[in-house]
Amino acid sequence: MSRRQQPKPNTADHNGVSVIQSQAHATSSSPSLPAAITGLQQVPQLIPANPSAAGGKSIPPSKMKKPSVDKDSEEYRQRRERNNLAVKKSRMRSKQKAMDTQQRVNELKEENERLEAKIKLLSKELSVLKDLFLEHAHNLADNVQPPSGVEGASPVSNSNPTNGQ
Amino acid sequence: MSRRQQPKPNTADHNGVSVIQSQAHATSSSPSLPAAITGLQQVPQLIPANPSAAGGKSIPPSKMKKPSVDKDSEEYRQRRERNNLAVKKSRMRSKQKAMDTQQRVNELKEENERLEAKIKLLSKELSVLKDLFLEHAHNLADNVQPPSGVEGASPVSNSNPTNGQ
DNA sequence: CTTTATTGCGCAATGT
DNA sequence: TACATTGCGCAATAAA
Repeated sequence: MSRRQQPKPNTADHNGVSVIQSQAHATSSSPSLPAAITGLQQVPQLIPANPSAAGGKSIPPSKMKKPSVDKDSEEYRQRRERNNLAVKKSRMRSKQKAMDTQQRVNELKEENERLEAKIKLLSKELSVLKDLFLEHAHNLADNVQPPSGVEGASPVSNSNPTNGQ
Repeated sequence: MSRRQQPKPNTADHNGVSVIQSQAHATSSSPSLPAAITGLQQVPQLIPANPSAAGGKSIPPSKMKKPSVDKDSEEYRQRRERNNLAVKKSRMRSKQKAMDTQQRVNELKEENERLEAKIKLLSKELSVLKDLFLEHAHNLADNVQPPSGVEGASPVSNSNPTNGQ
């Protein structure tokens, strides 16, 4: 059933073995290396749990499900390295995607502004034309037939910016 | 007698000490736990580097800046835990932000479509009105005052049939 | 100087 | 089986 747990903020690992971090880059891709990435080598050897040190009951010495992972294995290291590579790649893509999305937002925002400006312009034109129409209609109504006297009938005299949408 | 170290792509670590992974969540925040996150405990003990074995030049035995990090230290664990928490938080935010950005893209796209539709509508209205104008102008020209002969006077001065951005 | 936030990295489980 | 993703912890460093 359950595994054993820690009486206190213990440090348990995935399976049952402490994982030892290590490093070694095949492809160095660190834009901002810390300061001294030195290639120390230490090797990760599993450290058998020490049941008599941590504060609590550690696991029974006889119950390690998968000691089968040989960290020493040639193949293991190879797989790890490949995976590390894949991980880097994946993360790079992820970041790139995020940036692209942000970029897209900016582009769309810009386009939106352009469209809004265009709408504003069209609206204005439309309102002007409509006014002209109204004006003309009034002229027709008022003096259907301009008496042969004054011919200075100016059809254009806007004065009513009735704007609507 | 040598414990660690492989002849090949070695796994060096940050400073000079192998880091032992461990785990233990104070705040359980795993939406999708693997399958059996068990809390085993192994205590990470530093594995002193072995300067006389690696297939290269390890660091001079007398130049270890900070071997002083006691993984056993209570304070150490505390700091680690806090940092782990901070990391989770930070990553969560990051993801959230990414999702928000994506959402923003969708919204902007939608709005863009709306705006384009509106532009299309306005353009159509405008063109209709202009046509009416032209027609009326023709009527005037045909019936109103035929001075003497045919005149191709066009009272309508278009302002913007073609649009540009 | 101390604490938190970010970031790059490796490991392992899991997904495809 | 290989590669891709994802959650996680560690450590270096940036930012408070």
